[in-house]
Amino acid sequence: MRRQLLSNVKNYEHCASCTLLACLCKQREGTRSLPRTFRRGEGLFRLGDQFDALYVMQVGSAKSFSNTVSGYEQITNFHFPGDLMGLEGFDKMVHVHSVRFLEHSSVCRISINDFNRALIDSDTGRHFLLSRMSHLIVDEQQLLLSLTKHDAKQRLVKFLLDLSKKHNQSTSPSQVFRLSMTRIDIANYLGMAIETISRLLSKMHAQGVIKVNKRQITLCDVDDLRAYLLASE
Amino acid sequence: MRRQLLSNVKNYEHCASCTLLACLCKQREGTRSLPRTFRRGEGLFRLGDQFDALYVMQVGSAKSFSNTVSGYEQITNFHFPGDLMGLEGFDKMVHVHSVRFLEHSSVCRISINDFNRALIDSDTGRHFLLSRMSHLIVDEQQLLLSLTKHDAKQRLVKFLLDLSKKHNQSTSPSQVFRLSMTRIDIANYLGMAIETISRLLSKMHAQGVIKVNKRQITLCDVDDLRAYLLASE
DNA sequence: CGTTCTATTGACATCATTCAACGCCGGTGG
DNA sequence: CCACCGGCGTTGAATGATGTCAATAGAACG
Repeated sequence: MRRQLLSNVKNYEHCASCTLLACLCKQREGTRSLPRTFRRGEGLFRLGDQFDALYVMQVGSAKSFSNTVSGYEQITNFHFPGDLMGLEGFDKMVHVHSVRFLEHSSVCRISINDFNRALIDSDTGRHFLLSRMSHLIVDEQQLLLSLTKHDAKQRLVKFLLDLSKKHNQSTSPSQVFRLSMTRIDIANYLGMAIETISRLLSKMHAQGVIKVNKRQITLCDVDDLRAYLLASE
Repeated sequence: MRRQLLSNVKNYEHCASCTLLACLCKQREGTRSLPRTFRRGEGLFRLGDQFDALYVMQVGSAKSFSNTVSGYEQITNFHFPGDLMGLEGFDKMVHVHSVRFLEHSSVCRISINDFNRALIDSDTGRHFLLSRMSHLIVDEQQLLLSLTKHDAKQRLVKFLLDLSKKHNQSTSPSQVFRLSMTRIDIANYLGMAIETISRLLSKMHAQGVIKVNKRQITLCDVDDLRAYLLASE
C-alpha cells in the first residue's frame, strides 16, 4: 500500500486542486491548504452535512454513497486521485452523499468561498470547474448507458477498463492494478449480485482474458477487451 | 396540443431563462432573447456540434440522446418547461447529445458569453446555475439508483410519478397527463423492452391503480404509488 | 387508401438472482 | 500460540423476471 501511495504522487501535478490553487494563489498568496490524511473506513462528510467545501482526492480512493430510508447503501461513485468530491452539494447546499475512504488516502479541502473566487476571478478556473462538473454528468450518463444496454459481463468489463485507465497511463497491452473496493461494493455499484461478479471474474480468468488473484487484477489485452465492448453495442 | 401550449405558459415565470435573464438584464438592457419555436421531430442541436449556447425549454418537451457507433440511439433525458439543455457541453466544448422535440415546443437560447456573464457578475445567477448543474447530477444518480435497485414495475412507476410532478403541481390525489413520448422512448430510457412497458401498463390498468388511454395516463392515487415505491426500498 | 410506425398480447427462452454450503483470511481474545 | 469468529469470496442448483420472437391491430401520415 505504501508503494501505491508513492506511485500515485505523480498525479499531483495534473490534479484538480493544483489547477484551482494555481488560480487562487494568483490573487491570495499563502492560501494553499495542506492535505489531510485518512485511514481506510474513515469518512470525509456525510449525507445531510452542511455543504461548505469541496474536496480533491490527492492519494488513495473512496466511495460516495447515499442511504435509503431503510439504511440501505447505494454507491454512486468511486473516487481516485485528481477527482473532485462533493459537487452535488450546490443543489440544496447540503451534501447528498456520504464519502468513505477505501484505503489510506489524503485530500485537499477547497472552501466554497475559494471555489467562488476561482469561478469569478479566473477564466481558467471557471472553465476548469465547469468542465469538471460537466464531465461528471457525462460520466454518469455513460454509466447509465452501461446499465441499460449492457449485460453483466459487459458492465464488469467496462468497469475494469475504466479502473485501469485511472490507475495507469502506460500504453502496454496488459495492465495490472489492485482493487481497493470489495466485490460487494462493485456489485452494489454495478447493480448486480456479488455472486455474478465472482462467477464472471472466474470465467474470464479461466478463459485467459484476465488474471484474478485476490484483489489484484491483470487485464491481459486491454485492446481486446475494448473491442469486445464496442462489438456489443 | 394548442391547449397544452397555453397551459404550460404559467411555468414561464419560474423558468431558468427568466431567472438568468433577470440577472443578465441588470447589466445589459435589451439582450432578452426571443423564444424560437420548433415542431415535433425537429432537432435543436446534434452530437458533435460546437458548444456555443445553452437552451431553456419554455413550452413543450424534448429528448436528449447519444448515438453509439452502430447508430443505435440511447435516450439520456427528457426535457420539460424550465429545463436547461446542453449543460454537458462544457466538458469538451462540444455537444455530447442530440436533442429532438417530441411536440410543438419553444426554447430560449443563452449564449456562452451571457452564461459566463451571469456566472461572474451576479451572485444569484452563479448560485442558480451551479444549483442547476448540481441538480442534474443528483437527478441522474437517482435514475441510476432506480436502474440498479428497482425492478421493471418500480422503475415505470417512478417514471410516471416524476412525469406527473413535472406536469402538474396540484395536490389532488389523482393526476392526469399526456405522454409526449412513445413507449419505445420510455423503454429505451428505462432500459427495458417495449413489451414489458406495455404489459405493465395493461396490468396496472386492470388492477385499477392507473388508467391508460393511448398516451393519456391517469394516476388514480399518487400517494399510494409513492408508498409502493418507498416500501420496496 | 395504403404504408409505416406504434402498441398489445401470447409463448418461449435465457440470463441473472436467490438460496445454500463452504473455504479463506485477518483480527481478537483466551 | 492457537482457536474462534466475522467479513469476504467462490461455486452449485433452482427459480423467476424480463427479453426475444411472432402475430395482429389500430393510428398516423402522406
